[in-house]
Formats: sequence, structure tokens, C-alpha cells
Amino acid sequence: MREKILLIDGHSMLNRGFYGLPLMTNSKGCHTNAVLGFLNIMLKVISEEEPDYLTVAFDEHAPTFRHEIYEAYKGTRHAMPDELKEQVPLIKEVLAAMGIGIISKASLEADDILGTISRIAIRDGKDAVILSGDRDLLQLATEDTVKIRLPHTSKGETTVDMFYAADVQEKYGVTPEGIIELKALMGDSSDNIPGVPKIGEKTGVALVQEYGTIENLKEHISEISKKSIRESLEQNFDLAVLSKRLATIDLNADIDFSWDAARKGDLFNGEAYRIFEELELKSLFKYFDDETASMAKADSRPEFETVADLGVMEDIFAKAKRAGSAGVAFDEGGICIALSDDALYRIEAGGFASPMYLAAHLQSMLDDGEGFYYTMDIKSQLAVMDIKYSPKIRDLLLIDYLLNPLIDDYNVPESAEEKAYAAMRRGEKSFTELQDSGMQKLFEDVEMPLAFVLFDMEREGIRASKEELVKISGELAKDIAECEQEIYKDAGGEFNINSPKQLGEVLFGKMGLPGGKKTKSGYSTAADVLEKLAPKQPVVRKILEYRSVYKLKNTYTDALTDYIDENGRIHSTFNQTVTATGRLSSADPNLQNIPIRTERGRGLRKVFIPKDGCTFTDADYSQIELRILASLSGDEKLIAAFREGLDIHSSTASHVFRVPYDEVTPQMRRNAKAVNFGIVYGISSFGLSENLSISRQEAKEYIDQYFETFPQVKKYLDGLVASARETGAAVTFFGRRRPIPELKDSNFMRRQFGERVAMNMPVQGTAADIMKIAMVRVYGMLRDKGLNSKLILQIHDELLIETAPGEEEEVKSILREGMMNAASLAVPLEVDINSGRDFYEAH
DNA sequence: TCAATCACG
DNA sequence: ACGTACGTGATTGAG
Repeated sequence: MREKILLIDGHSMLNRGFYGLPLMTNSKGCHTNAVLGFLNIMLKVISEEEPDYLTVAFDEHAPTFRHEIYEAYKGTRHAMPDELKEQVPLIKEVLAAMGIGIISKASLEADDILGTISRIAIRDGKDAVILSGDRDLLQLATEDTVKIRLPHTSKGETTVDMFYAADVQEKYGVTPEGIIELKALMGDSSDNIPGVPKIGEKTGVALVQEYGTIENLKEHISEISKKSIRESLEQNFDLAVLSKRLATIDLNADIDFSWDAARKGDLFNGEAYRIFEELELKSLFKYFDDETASMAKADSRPEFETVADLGVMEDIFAKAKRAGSAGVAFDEGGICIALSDDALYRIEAGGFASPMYLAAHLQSMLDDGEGFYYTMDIKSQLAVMDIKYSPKIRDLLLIDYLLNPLIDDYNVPESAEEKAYAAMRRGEKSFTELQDSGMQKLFEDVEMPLAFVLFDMEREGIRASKEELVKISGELAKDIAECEQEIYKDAGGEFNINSPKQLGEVLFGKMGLPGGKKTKSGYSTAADVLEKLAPKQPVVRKILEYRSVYKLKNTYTDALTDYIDENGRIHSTFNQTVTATGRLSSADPNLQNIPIRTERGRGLRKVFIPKDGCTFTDADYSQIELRILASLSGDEKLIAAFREGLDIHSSTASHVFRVPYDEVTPQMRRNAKAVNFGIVYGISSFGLSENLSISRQEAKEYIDQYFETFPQVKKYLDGLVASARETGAAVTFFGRRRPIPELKDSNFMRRQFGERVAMNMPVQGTAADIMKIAMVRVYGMLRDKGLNSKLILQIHDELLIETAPGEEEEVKSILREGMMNAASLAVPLEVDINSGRDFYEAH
């Protein structure tokens, strides 16, 4: 078996990775998509080719000879985006860790290096495989020793095509050498090769097939029949000569290459593991054997000294109390305290050091210590040790979230050791950054205390009646079966109604319903599309009915039943670090999307009941986002409408449609309501027209009317976009920040999205801030007054309290006071309060 | 694992 | 000439 070398075009593959995967950041905000894309393709090809040698070639940043020629010609090069640039050193580090040789040289381009090594391989009797995203490299293919592999994505699947000389001939109609001539004529914009004007792929291939080389072509220009081509060649032949020089890969470059240095070793070694861990490329862990992985993990994990002696424990607590700052974390087994790199302690529970004893010591440290105590994800730790809030606790996870709410994984370590260590290492620095960004108050007054509130809400949970749920589920099942049969009858056969693909085929194909409008990968069968397409079709109505009932059963009744614990209660998780705007989210199960808009769905709320003797008290902000818009924009008319206590949608309708307030029709109010939503979402005439099923022209008129009526709102929204463009972020009234990288995107659509986000985030985010402040206040008042009522749910603008007997009036006044006075705006914050014997009644 | 769909604010 | 309303989470089918 001949030996084989895999040669990789570094920048070209990094480029492919970058544009092939969506931008990803790890918890440190560092972009890694190009690195991951590069590695995925490289590993795929390695497993297919099983090479004995491996080398990656990079271009140097300094302009090379061939670049200079080109720049002299055109004067520019495409700038690399920063998000890609920062990944160049990363991939080099990764490759070095994997023991893969890198070659680059100031005067050479990567393809010269690859070309030269491929010829060295031929000379030494070995095979060469070249991996690149650049078709230019096809000129290097030979009959059976040098093979070019080009990645190629279709339908989301990446395959790496294979080219020997014959394959090049077959696919492109020219020999590998002919590729050079072809590029000389047609150019290559991605590779900065100009080519000859008017000559594209088709003409180029024909000319190369006819004349072989451009030198020969030059002799025969007069024979070319097509006038425009002939003239272009006559006038621009120097461009062809230049392009040929640019396109020709050097096969005898002066490089340092040795087979020894290129030999492939163990790619998945400990060093590689650690660097993947640092970059948080978790999907690559699967390539490592368990032993390497656990060794690498142990190596990078800080060593904590186990403390079991009571005297030593007290010493450490005392030392921590005097420290300026420390990292702290706990689990059921004990407390980890990180004072410095050389002072890492794990205080073990056991014997006299009971969990209660440890909790008391920890609490005393947090209350009376001189410093600040950084931890990571406090809410998840409270379940094992009941610690009360102290202003000296600082949660690094919450700091990281405030610094950048867009990160999808904050990489919270599993173990208490690593939490304490990370908190110690990064705590102070990140906190300073937080101060510099003006979010200290938001952090200390809102997010930190809120974490403790949320923990209590999760622990309390909400009672749900299993019997009732099972009963409803049975009824729904019956309806589903009925619907199903009727649909099959209409469709003339059975199929899977839940498959949008099959449903589309039946509706628009078999049944020939009016043209399937919206498409992407087939027909859209979304409710609003079907509604517009054929609102009167009985099948369509049945399908929509089927879907809604099916959803009710599977997503709500059945799923919720499984979440009921032995005390008959459901405990959701309130995520504090997932949304881009500062809102909370609820999951496992999501209790923020329990049906209400249809009566049938709303009935489900009857299964949520307070514990025996209690009632529910529910409070929701009325139109909080529009009140914020009025207040922050300072628009007098909008402010006046709220101060006068008018119905805001009717008021908007009367202004936009120019009719007296009392003569606003329900239709006008509906339209105005959609306009108000549109304003908050960052309006576009298209979006509004879709939503209201009106023409774009009409939608535009509504919007123009709106802005004419409320000129300050217009000015405010324009200002938001302008300042977001300047600073790269949108900000709420309380200083919460959301970066908007889309505003700088080269893609028009994504830039537009960025503008809508710039308008929406300050409004939605300020509402979220106010609600969080209200929650901390309400929780504090319930506690300070020694009440037994508990805050149990938050649904963005709504709070639900399980109210203890006799506390009804006090709870109402706490909710009213806590929510109304959470912020002082130019318009009053109004709160609607209801009570009831179940969630249905209370809201 | 992703796209489509739909529940909520 | 593009192709869009803002923010979430759960379920399903299909690859």
C-alpha cells in the first residue's frame, strides 16, 4: 500500500467553515464557527482517506508576490470580517495541539505550498490528497496520484467531491492544466483573478478546448467568429496574460518540508482535548477515548484541598471572611472556597460538620464577611443548601448574562469546585466590566435578589388536578379520533395529518385546493396560510380543529400530567439567562404559554388550583409596553391618552382613522391594535399588511397616519436605531444592554432585522426590568409582613400569588403597590387584579 | 438535529 | 431586487 498525504488549504477551509455555519460564540463571546466547520470537514476527510501524513498550508498576512501583482492592478483586497480574523490564530493553535504540521511562508500563497508538496509526493512515490474550497486547485490533479477534494453543500448535507484528472475533464470539460487557461480567460472573482471581460464559463471552456493555451489562442484571435468576444480578447489580452500568471500555481516553491514533520500522530490527545474544552467545542469530545478525556479533565481541573477537620474549617471561614473577594460554591457534599490559585479548599459535610452547621457558617460569612463572594449559578445551588440573599453574593452567571445576553451557553461547570474556581478567577474582572457598562444597579438591585425569588417560586410550584387533566385528556382523545376520520373521508384516504409534507400533498396536490401559496421546502400549511387560502373549505376547518385539539392534548394535558409531583404540584424552571431582552422564560414545563385565547384552551386553566383553603390572586400590568413607549418617547398625545384613562387601541384608532373616539368601530379598533403591536415590534408595512390581510399600500398609510399623529414616537424610534448603530447595542431604561451585530451585517435583510430589534428591545426590555423590580418588591413585602401567601408564577406582565386564607386584601394591596410603584414613568402604571378559586377564574 | 407548527406575552 | 413583524418553549416528522 502506497503512503498518502492529506494537504489542506488552511484559509480556504476556514473560510468555508465560517460561511457554512451560523455565527456561534462560546461563553466568553469568542467566535468559533469557522474553527468547528474546518475541523468537521477535515475529520470527515481524514476518516475517508486515512492518510499517513498531514499538512496544512496558510497564506501569510503580508501580501505575497501574486497578491502584489493583483493589487497593483486593482488596488483592493476583500477585507476579512473580524469574526473570522479572530479565528485564524485559534485554528492554528488547535492544529498545533493535534500535532498537525502547519506551513506558511511570507512570499508564498498556500496553493503554491500545496502544489509543491504534491509534486514532492509524486517524486517520492506517495499519493497526495488536496482538500480545499478553491476550484483553482483542480489544476494540480493527476491521473491517479494527486486527488483534489472540494467540499460541497446541498440540502444541508456536506459532501466532499473527489477529482482526479479524468474527473476534472468530465465535470469541467478541460484538463487540469486547462483549468489554468480557463481561469486566465474567465477569471475568478473569489480569488481576485480579473480574467477577460465578456468571457464566462461557457466561452472560456470552448476556447480552451479549441486552442489549448492562451498563447496559442493569441495566434488565432482573428479566427474567432463572435465579434464581441474577439474584440474583447484583442483589447484585453494583457489581462489574460496577467490572469494566467495569477492562476498558475508554483510547483517548485522554496519551502521547508519533511516527511517526518508531516507524519500524522495521535490527533485526539490530551492537549487537543484541553483546547476544545477551552473553546467549548463540545461536539468534538466524542472523538476522544474515555481515558484521554478524563486525564485531560483532571489536568485542567483545579486541585482543591479537602478539609474535614472542624478547626481547620473555622480557620478557612475566618480567612474567607477577611478576604477582599473569594469564589464560593456548594453542593450536597460541602462547600468549596477559592481564595486564590494557591488557596483552594473543599469543606466536606460529615460528622460534626452537618449540612446545617455548614449552612450556618456559610450564611454568617455571606452576611458578615468583609469581601464579596462570587459564585456561579446561585439558583441551582440553593436546592441543596438554603442560603438567604445577601448583597455580598455575586453570581458570575448573572454578570455574564448582563454583559452579553446573546450567548447560548454560559458554560456553567458541573462541579462546585469548578464553579468556585471560575468565580474566583473571573469574578472581580467581570464585575468591573459590569460597572463600566453601567449595569451595577440592575445587577445588585434586580437580578441578584431576583434569583432567590425565582428559586422560591420554583420550589413552591403550582397545584394541578391530575383527575381533571386525565378527564380532559380523554375528551380530547375522542375529538381527535372523530376529526381524524372526517378528514380521511374528505381526503379520500388515510395519511399522517401531523406531517406538513403529507398534508400539503393531500391538500394542494390530491385535492387540488387553490394554489399553495407560501413555500419554502414544499407547501406551507400554517394556520394563517390555510385561513387565507380557503377559509370556507370544510377540510381546512377540520384540519385546523384537529391540530388545535391535538396540541391541547399532547402539549398541555398529557405533558403536564407527567410533571405533577407527589404533592400534586408542578414545578417549572424560571430561566433568568436565556432571553435577549431581559425577560424570564419558563421551561420543563413551560407555564408561560398555557392557553387562553380560545375558550376550549382556556378551560384548561381550571386544572390549576390553589392549595386547600387558599385562593389565587392574579395581577397584570395593563398595556405596559405602550405606556413605556409613551413615557420614553415623551409623545404628548400618547401620554395624554393614558392619563385620561382611554382605551388605548380605540384612542389610536380615533387618531389614525380620524373619527371621534366614541365612533370607533370594532373593526377600526382591531386594526389600530395591530398597528400598536407593529410599532412595538419595529414596524414594517409588509408585516402589518400580512397581519391584517390588507395591501402594503394601505398598511403604509396606517403607519404614516400613526406617525403623523404621534410624531415624538417616530422621532424616538428613529433615535433608537441611530444610537444602536453608533454603539452597537440597544439599551433599556434601566441600562440593560443587548448587542445588535446584525446592524453591521452585509445582508440587507439581517440589517433590517437589526433595526427592528433596536426599536423593540428597549420597550420589551424595560417592561421586563419593571416586572423584575416588581417581583423583588412584592416578594419582599410578603416576607417582611410575615404573610404565608406565595408568589408562584410570572407570565411577563402578570403575577400569580397563592393567597393564604385571610390574607386576600393584604395581598391585593401588596401587588398593587409593588407593581404600580416599581417604576415612576410619565404615565401611571395600571394594574388589574383578580382573584379566583382556580387559574381560569383569576385571570 | 432541524424545520414546521403553534401555545403564550 | 430583496423577503420581514418582537420575545419565548414543546411537539412532531423526517433526515
